[in-house]
Amino acid sequence: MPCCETGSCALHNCKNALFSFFLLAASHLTRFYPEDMADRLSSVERTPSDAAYSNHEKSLGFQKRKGKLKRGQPGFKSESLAKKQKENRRVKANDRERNRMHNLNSALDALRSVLPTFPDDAKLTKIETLRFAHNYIWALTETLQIADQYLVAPRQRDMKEPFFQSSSACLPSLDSPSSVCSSEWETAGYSPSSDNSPSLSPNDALQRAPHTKSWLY
DNA sequence: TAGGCCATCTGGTCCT
DNA sequence: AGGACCAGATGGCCTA
Repeated sequence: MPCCETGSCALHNCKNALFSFFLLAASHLTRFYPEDMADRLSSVERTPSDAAYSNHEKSLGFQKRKGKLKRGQPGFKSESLAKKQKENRRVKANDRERNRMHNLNSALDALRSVLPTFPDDAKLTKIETLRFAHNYIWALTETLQIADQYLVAPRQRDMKEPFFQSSSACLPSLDSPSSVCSSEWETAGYSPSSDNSPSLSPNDALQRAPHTKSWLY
């Protein structure tokens, strides 16, 4: 049973909005498919010169290189024309790359705008934004699961510590995404399983090092 | 001044 | 062939 009838409560809305932005940013950042891993890992170990060399081998097909086209032969382009075309392609590619990075930065800005931050915090860096979004999504998911547990078995909950007295006041609202529930994070004491960084739940780390950004990791 | 972060350029690779 | 994506290189700016 969901924590609300329609799935449109503030908690669900906030989580869904963040998740959408995160997917957008992530899709811009990398096309990461598990089946792609082996190829990508093996390519990491190759130096650019190695890659260039293997590509050169491919183009040659281990056969003798064809002779250079000479003036008058079909397909021959004057060197200055070829150079001009190459420069033109490079300028266009640079322009596309710049736009691509601008789009990526826009997606990151959109993601930053839905993450709760302290008012006096400096702008999150790119890596901080991604790590914090990861932790934030994890925390919201945990909160949803806890809320679901209480609503599925309301009679089983400890009446000395009613859920709606202790937690409802701190559910995140759409108007103020920074009003994030903290009680469960503080008591949970565990963190999302993350690659190789010692990932902490935001408030767990916040207790250890207030007024620093260490809670991002 | 060293180190972190960022924007940009560039060449390689993959895909359509 | 051309576009998208990626990673390395480089230089500028900022901060401790």
